[in-house]
Amino acid sequence: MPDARPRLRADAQRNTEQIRRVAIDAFQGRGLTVPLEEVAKAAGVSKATIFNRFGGRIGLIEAVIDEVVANELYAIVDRTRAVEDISERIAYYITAIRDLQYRQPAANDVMLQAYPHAPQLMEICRAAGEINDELIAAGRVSGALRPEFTAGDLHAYIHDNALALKHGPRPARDDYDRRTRFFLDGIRAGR
Amino acid sequence: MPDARPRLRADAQRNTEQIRRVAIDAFQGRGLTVPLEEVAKAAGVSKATIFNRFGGRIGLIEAVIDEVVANELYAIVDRTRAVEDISERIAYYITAIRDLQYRQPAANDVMLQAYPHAPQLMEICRAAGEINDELIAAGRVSGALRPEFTAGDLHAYIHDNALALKHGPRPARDDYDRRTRFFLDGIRAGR
DNA sequence: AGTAAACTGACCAGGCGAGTCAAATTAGGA
DNA sequence: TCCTAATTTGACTCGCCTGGTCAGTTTACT
Repeated sequence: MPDARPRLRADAQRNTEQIRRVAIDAFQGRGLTVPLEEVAKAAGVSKATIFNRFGGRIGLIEAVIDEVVANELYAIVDRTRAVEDISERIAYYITAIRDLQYRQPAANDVMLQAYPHAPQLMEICRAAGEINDELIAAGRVSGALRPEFTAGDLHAYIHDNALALKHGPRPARDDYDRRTRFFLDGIRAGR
Repeated sequence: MPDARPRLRADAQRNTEQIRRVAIDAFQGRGLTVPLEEVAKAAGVSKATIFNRFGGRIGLIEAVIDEVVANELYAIVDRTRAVEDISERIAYYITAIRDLQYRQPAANDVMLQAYPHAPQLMEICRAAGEINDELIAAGRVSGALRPEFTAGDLHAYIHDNALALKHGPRPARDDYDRRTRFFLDGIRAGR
């Protein structure tokens, strides 16, 4: 997509790119709710410049969300759909999503719809919700999942996890992974 | 325990009791973090009176925490210990704790140690942690639980649930109960 | 050199909740 | 009933945090 905006002055161009870069870093490390003052400081500009160049937090998020979260999430979705066996597909997806949630605080902000006025952020949520539904439907038809397990249950599980990671202490990685397995075992058909 | 404090004037006595009553109600409905301004208003007094009579939020919590949460939690612990079969004991406890968490926002604030400077609140946490350990130890010895399931896993589960209930939407009761069962099935030995 | 683009530091506003205190009110004892 | 200590209160401050603004200053381009 060609840049339809009027050409920026050199300093504006430079600042815009610096803010983008710093924001990606900050969002990936600490989530989408990191104070703009801190992003500005790290970029060596005034907070007002973020408002000037991006219109504020929503604009900034929209400018970087693909690189921060969306690309990775869509890759998970694609790879999930490529898994042949339904049972394994579900296990793959849930493991991969939980991994993303563990590593990317911004992913949790997306899943929690922290900024509902950000169109791209909401589109990512929609896409994630879609694959949830798809997986659960396939899992039930194939008999891989317990019949009483719903798409709402998966949604709640991911959402609860996002809340726990956002508001609580960060669990040790191996503990976290072990708990993924407990969950998967609890929803698998055959009990 | 006889009241060791000097006898209060009639209005002070009346206000103290009214604040206590209202606080129990407020904490049970909305958790321990309900604004003191609202407790005061509901009690028909000024917020400063809560500070005068109870020293502030911590004092107020300490004054009512038994009635708000502790009595019920200790009853769960007692009843849990009375269940003979280990597997059923664990299932009973987890179900009962989750029930308490669902019904009592204040229980979640306790489990999250929202006010670490409140001695009684912290004592309740300690007691809850103790039975967690006890149950998991017994469950592993008896073979009722998967050997890799730890007391830390149970603690995290309860803690995460508290965070989800505190910060997220309130799930429908039957959804919530179903998810309890998925969890129990996921940690049960035999897979 | 002129001037519009762009930046900025200081400030405002809003939300929320804890906490304070001089003035006002109440209650109890003489 | 009066006096006065006990008690309450309304108004205010403070702290935290973040979004957002704007007149004056600086920068870059022609």
